[in-house]
Amino acid sequence: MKIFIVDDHQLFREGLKFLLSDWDLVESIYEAENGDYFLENLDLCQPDVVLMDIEMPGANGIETTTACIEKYPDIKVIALSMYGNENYYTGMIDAGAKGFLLKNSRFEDVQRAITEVLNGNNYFSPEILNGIVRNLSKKKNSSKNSELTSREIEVLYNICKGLSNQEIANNLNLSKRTVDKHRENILLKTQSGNTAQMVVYAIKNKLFEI
Amino acid sequence: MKIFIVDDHQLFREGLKFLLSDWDLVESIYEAENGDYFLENLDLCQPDVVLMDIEMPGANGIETTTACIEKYPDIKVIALSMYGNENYYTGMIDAGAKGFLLKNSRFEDVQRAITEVLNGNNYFSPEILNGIVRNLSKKKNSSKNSELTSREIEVLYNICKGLSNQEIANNLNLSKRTVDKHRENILLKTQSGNTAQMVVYAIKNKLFEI
DNA sequence: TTTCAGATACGTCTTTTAGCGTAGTGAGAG
DNA sequence: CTCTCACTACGCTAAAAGACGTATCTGAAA
Repeated sequence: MKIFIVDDHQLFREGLKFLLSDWDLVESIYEAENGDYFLENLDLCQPDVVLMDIEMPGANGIETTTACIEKYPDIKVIALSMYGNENYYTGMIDAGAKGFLLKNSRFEDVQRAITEVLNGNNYFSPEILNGIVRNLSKKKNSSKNSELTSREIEVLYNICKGLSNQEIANNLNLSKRTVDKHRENILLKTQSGNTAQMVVYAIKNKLFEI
Repeated sequence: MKIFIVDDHQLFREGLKFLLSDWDLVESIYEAENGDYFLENLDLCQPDVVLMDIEMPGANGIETTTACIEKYPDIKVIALSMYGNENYYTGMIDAGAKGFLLKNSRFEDVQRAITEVLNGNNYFSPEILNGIVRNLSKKKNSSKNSELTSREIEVLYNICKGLSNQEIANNLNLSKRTVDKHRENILLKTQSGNTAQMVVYAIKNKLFEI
């Protein structure tokens, strides 16, 4: 298996190279100190796995990964970063990275990450994974639509679709005045000051699917 | 460490119990064949980790986990399911589960999951993790906000917060008329007919976080 | 049976938004 | 040095929404 290390810290590259060279799975190791050098040598090296730093002078890890995956979708990119902030990991995942390791990981974790991505799986440091999961669950929390009547939910749904009160009235065979009243009650019950907040409420409470 | 197994398959419980009993980390093992029995015995047993099936007669795994975490937020619930569909894992994550194992996992993975959740981390079977990641990246794809200028994005964000044009003008030190114009341009560019559709657009394109 | 809540409907008034103009300024591109 | 584009700003008018009211009908609960 051919590995490419992209990182602007000479010492870090050397240490990692030493550790990897001792692993029998590894055939050859290439390195580059930034994304541009990496992309220049990509055609030549054809690596299986890339260990990619994110913060680098020149093309950063996210841009570099995007370019790499666009050309060779099968290359497994694993992000290697000092920090695990949300923008980093979502950026790298969107760019097509299959794993994300923090630099305080043990070498054992690096090996585990590499074997997982080679098997077509993903691997993330526990801290990153916790972040991803928090992100996933924080969206869905508050669901207490019990205060709205079914008619009001129906009206709210149509508001979210972008219909005017008149159109909703036509849809539901009501008079516009009635829809006005429903709308007013929805604003009251959802403690919204206007349409925008009402729509946000509806989406938050899963009364309208985006 | 005390473990509680909640699963409606007698044989599965027995096998798992046997494997766990051989692990020195485990002090005691409780079991229940559905969520209701589990919740009845929760106060008595005070488990550290719960291995929870999702499909069960009576209270299912998601409802049971919600009830459990509400009462004892520190209990680590690990979902154990035959299938890894999106509703299952998002449901369990929202309910407060810290891990998700497919039933074709090796016992080694169960041990790994238990040690991870006890350390405050999450653990997911590779298949689940891939699903979560796919989920994470698919949301961001529909993000072509390039058509909106940064000022317009700013205005849209404030609209979503429920501010009136006058309030936005005050916030951003603009005249109300200017905000009017921005709003009009946002409606045009996002092909929205009114505020509601504009807010939906903003949320869909991650210009506003719910 | 009475009571109550929800759905229905209407009136009036003010505020806000929408849609149509026009136009000056400053930064960056050609 | 122009040209373009984003941002700024203003006027006018119509439509929609918001905030008050009131009132009838129906079905479920007390």
